[in-house]
Amino acid sequence: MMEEQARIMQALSGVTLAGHSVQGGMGLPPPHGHEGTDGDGRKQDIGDILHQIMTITDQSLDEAQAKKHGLNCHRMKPALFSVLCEIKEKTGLSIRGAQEQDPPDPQLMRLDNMLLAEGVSGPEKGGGSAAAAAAAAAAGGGADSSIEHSDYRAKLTQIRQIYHTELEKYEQACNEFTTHVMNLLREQSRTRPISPKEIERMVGIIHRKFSSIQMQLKQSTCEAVMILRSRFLDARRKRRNFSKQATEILNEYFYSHLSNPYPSEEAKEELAKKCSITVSQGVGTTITVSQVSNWFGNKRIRYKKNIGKFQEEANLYAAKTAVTATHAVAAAIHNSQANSPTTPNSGFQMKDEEFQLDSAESKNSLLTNMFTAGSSASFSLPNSGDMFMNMQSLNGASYQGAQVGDNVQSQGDTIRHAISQTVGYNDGLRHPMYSPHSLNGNGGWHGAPTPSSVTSPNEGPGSVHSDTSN
DNA sequence: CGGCATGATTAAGG
DNA sequence: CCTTAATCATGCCG
Repeated sequence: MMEEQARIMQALSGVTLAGHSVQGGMGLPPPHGHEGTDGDGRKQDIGDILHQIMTITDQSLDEAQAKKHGLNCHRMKPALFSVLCEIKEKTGLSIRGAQEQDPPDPQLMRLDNMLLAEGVSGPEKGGGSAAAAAAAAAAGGGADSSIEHSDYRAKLTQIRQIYHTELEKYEQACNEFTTHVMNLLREQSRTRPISPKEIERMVGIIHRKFSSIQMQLKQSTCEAVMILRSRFLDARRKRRNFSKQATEILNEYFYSHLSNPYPSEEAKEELAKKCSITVSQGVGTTITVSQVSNWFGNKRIRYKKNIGKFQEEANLYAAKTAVTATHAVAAAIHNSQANSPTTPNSGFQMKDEEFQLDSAESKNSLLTNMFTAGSSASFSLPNSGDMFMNMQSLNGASYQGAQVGDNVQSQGDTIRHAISQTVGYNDGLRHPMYSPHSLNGNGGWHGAPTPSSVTSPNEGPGSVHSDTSN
């Protein structure tokens, strides 16, 4: 602005102030009646006026005020004013021409695109609160992915809200400031050479300024989104162990459903609920259904991979469930088993097998490997004839019992329930042989759920009861 | 710090 | 969608 003025002055003085001597600028120059004949006089006149204008700032306020009034009343003022406007416009145009084009700014576009992609600057979904409510509703609806991401979404909504309010604020401020400046300029245009184009230009400058501020806003919003996102991903990737109680519950379920450790959706939900409830005293990690699924997936594969390693655990949990589930019935069955002739003492036998475990474990893992690798029919017999027989005699029953238990367990505490539980317990203790047996030829559990197919070979003559009692 | 345990993720298959 | 199997990345413990 100052430069511009100086330039104008320079131009004016260059053109019209040729050879003007400086005289003490005091007092109002006479309003000059002799505008008449000679052009030299007119030039002199204009030069005087200009000189007064230029020196007006050197004078005291009162003097300047007075002089200003005088100049305003000068009859040549309109003409001079228009000339000044014209010159200013020209210089202004030339200046503007150099800086006018305003490239779409790739960075801004990138930010816009990202905000759009992130759903921040997109169509406002009926207000942030509504979106949050929708997210919450979806979370409550049971879709676990929504549960996992509801937090993220809530935060994103928050960001979006802030972004929009800020954007609005900026817009409003921009408009206010623009009108303010325009009013000022309009007002000043009465005393200062200001053309409409100049006002327009000012408005443009203001808008550019504000849009740069907007870009900052967008940038920081983007940053916030990125931070939120990365933190969320980190949090997701970062593993936090479940609490002891949660794993206990999961293990309990797993080992009590060892023959078919595939919890249904409802079971998973229940487990998730139970775990997060139990966990409440510990870290506030809520365990979701998908986490339960993960857990079971991991557990199945890891159990299958190295059954020996999990025996202790299996015993522990199977025993626990058996004890907690049934008391008298379990004892009764135990006794009956102990007294039965064919299986003189199940307790002892189990111990035997437990001892065998060490020696049999290598065999066992071998067996498992063969199960997983080779065909099921060829190896099962040669590898461990006696073991397999034991397995058959014991497992045929226990297997089916477990199956029944799986089906019944969720509802009932009937006698069969109790039996299945105890049988499950036995299964747990009979680990080395039972487990691979319950796996199908490929080492998976998937063959197990169909009792008929599995039980037919060794269960032709025997029934559940006979096997259990024997 | 090394090694194992463990939750999460991914790819492939149904 | 589910599963399995492999893998990743971290947590934890000696």
